[in-house]
Amino acid sequence: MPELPEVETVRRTLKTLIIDKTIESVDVRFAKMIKKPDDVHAFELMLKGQTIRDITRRGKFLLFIFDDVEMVSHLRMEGKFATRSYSEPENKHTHVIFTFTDGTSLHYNDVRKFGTMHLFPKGEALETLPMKQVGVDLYLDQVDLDTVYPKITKSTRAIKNILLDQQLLAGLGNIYVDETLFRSNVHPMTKGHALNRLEVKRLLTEAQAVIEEAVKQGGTTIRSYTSADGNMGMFQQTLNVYGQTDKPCPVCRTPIEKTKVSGRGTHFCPVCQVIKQPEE
DNA sequence: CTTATCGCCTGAAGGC
DNA sequence: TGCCTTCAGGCGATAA
Repeated sequence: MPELPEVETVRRTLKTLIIDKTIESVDVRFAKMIKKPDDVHAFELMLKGQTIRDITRRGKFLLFIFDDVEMVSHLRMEGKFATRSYSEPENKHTHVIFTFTDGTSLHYNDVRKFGTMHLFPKGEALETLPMKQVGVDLYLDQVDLDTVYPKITKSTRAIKNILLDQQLLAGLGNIYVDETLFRSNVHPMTKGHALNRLEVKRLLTEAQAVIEEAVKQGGTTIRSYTSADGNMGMFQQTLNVYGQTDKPCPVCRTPIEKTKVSGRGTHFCPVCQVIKQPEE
């Protein structure tokens, strides 16, 4: 599941592969993934003749900047881009094909069909949904404790769910949120209003640290993720709790437990991460 | 306003 | 072998 570090790795790889290429044609095979414009044919026509000038990222969204338009892409669970010359040929999970004027092409593949694409006139993507509501980027932005702290401590939600809320902090998914909570010694079910300022500060610091380390390692490859050139990430070797059920905690050797929090698989150390009740 | 739940999707894995 | 169920999970839509 691509989270911030995986999306950033895809962005960097993709940029070196397709920058300055011009689109000859676009072929959408699975219309439902195109969320804007409403008409898929219009999506294809708007991109025709456009040259890719830059690829940026906010949270888990990729933003392709062309001469006159901007394309927003979210990979969700298993979306991946592959250039034709470097990766597998077209398959039954190829949903969009961008063919360039030099004869090469870019394929969007997605087994679960959860990924989305939006196309906007230039300059509108960041001002419009879905990117409009993306919160503070944990890799690019300065995180302001005075802004985040009250939002967390006014909430009755489990801290894991708060940290997964992309409108507050953008970039964490199920892997890195479990890792962040472990490094911060916070139990995933702890209520937001049970945390003090120091604990919130620690969570933000650890979230940024784990994201930065994972970007350096090229992301985490679990099951299917690879970068746009087919390379795997290396961060899975560094995971402390995610996918480590029944293995000893790296700190205290207690077996890592797995439970569910709001339907998501959740890994934690029952000794290092204890639920804290609200004080007073 | 907030928070919780559902549905979208397919393939792998496990039970019998 | 084969059928059925569960799980993986981000996030928009809908409900409470």
